[in-house]
Amino acid sequence: MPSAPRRKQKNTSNKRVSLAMVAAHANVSTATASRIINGITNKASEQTILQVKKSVAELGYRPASIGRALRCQESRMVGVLAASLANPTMSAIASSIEWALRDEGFIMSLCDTHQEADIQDEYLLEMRAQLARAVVIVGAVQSPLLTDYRNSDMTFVFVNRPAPDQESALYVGIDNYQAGVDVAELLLQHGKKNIAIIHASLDQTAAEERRRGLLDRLAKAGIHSDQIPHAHAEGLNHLEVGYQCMGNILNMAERPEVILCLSDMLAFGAYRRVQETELSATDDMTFFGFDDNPLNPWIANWLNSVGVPAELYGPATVATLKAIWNHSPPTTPTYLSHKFRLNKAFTEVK
Amino acid sequence: MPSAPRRKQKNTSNKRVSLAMVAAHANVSTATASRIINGITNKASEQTILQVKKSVAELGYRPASIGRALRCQESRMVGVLAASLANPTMSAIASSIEWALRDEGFIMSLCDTHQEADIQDEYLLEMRAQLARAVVIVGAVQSPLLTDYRNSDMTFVFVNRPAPDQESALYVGIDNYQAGVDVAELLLQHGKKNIAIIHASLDQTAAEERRRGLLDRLAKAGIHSDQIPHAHAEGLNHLEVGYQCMGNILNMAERPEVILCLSDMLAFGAYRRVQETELSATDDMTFFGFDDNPLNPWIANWLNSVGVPAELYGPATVATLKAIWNHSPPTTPTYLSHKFRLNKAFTEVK
DNA sequence: CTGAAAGCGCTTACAG
DNA sequence: CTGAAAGCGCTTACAG
Repeated sequence: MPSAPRRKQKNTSNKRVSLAMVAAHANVSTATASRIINGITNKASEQTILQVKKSVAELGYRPASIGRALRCQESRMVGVLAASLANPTMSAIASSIEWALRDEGFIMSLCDTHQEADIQDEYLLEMRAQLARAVVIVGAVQSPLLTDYRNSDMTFVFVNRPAPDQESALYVGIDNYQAGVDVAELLLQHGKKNIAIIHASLDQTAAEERRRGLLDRLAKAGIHSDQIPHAHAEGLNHLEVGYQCMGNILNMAERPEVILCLSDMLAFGAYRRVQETELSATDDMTFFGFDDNPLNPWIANWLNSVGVPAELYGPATVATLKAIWNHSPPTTPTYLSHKFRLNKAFTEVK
Repeated sequence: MPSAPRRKQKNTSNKRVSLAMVAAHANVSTATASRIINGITNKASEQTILQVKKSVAELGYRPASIGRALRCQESRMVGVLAASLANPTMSAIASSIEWALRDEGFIMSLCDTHQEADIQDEYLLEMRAQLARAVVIVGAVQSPLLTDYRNSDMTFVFVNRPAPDQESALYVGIDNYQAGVDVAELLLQHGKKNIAIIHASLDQTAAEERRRGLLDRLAKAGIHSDQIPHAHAEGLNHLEVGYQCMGNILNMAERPEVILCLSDMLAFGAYRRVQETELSATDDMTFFGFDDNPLNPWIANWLNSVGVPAELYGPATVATLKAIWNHSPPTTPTYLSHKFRLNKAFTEVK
């Protein structure tokens, strides 16, 4: 054996190494090999353990997760359905989740639902076919299967946008209502009362909550919702919706001081519109968004936003998953505490 | 049977439906059921086909991909390793690939290598353990396993950044050298000769190619590389590298007219630096980048860039994969033809 | 301490 | 036209 040592070639070759090969190489049964590889070492002799470990190393063996998954009826895969990977906030969240998942030995399968119910359902089916261990939905939309699966054995966690139809579903993200309140509070502190709101469709729970928070707080200060112009357009692409809405606002008789967008992407769209039609107007307006897009400090310094660093989502999401599997799911939503990112012009006013 | 029709409940219940159940329900063997479900209908009676299809519908059956994968030694999963999901260009490309893959019945497993060799290798191992059908690397870095797997049975496609160590590897993306040439050409046409280049580490093939193209073309016009100041910093985060580099440039005795960044992310970093230290300077400078970040037209209008719409990557990548599987791989790199996106200020000069 | 055997969900020669 | 059987890579009672 020690002769012609094939210089550490491991498994550069073509064929996959199976457990059976390792077992044969170590002169033990697959049962024994399996146990040792899985760390069940209390029922094996020192001797055998060494032999198996050596074989694993020499052959460059790595268990085919698929075999285990089939046998255990449970894969190490977690499906992550993101509403829109084109939104940097969401892709940053997805990346954070993947990171945290990987840490626990899971592998993420990421899909983009494009905010459409039937695509989301298609992926939900697929996740089931893949025996996904759990499904994390970053920005869920209402869909038939989402309702159907409510009571199935599938583990769900909703991130960044609460479940559209189910109060009790597990949620990880900011407290959208409170964030709305906080923004309103800040504006009031700064004496800004001339506010316009830009929003897309409100059937997404997050947006609606944000708006409720805003309006409730403003109402308490005597500013009622009919004094607050709303610009709204249909469409799934927030960039374009924001662009359209801003067109309407620029046409208004009295210009608002504050353009309050229910998402940063809406604000980006609005900003472009202003730049294209009336560059100077940018300076007279204060822009507010939600989500704190990670690119904001670099290229959208004009935007004030409220949100949470994307890196915090992954650990919180995985912690929630683990809690479920330990049968001690959180009883309340997991709120990540949001912070403001304010641009200089705005903070100076203070 | 027709009584108590359980109103279309399909598989809302807990248990997964297996092929065996469908077969039993249809009174046929699993072999027959399997054939019919897979569309091998030429060897089954009309009658049986109907029965099976009915059972499938009634039970809400969807094949567990894992069973098929194990049996066929090949899953429907394609691993996509992205260098940095925080970069909107890359996440948009990933999204496009996922879309195209899905169209062909594949499912994407997306990972973020954070540009690090050992993470990339970890994922490469994992993809093998998952029996991934292929691995698409969006922004590959040099790593030991990448070399090891070169001659294995694994299918590789390199997107957006050519394989670091292998000329002949399949590549889908822009022609980086030519893009460099084209940018230089454009600058010359506009009489801009006072240029500074910002770059991160050049061990990434794409950046180096871009730079070669630029310098070659400029040299032909009599501007030699020693007349072109280079700002460079180490680090994986292009935003921060760009920020640092711009600091150096702002300290230069003679200010360049054109800040030529080898990626848009670098340009974002540079822009922030200028904004922070000397706001007005932004107007005197022309910024150029590469990749055409999808957010540019919305919030980074000051940036000129060259690239390809992200949506084009997916179809091209999948076409390449299919060609490989048909044993007719493209013999040359698949170049997507890049276009300029120029801001108004720059085009007006023309 | 160790191994033979069953079985997870599927497909596919092979035999009838 | 259809089915019994083997087998993909693994794990896990069960028996020894």
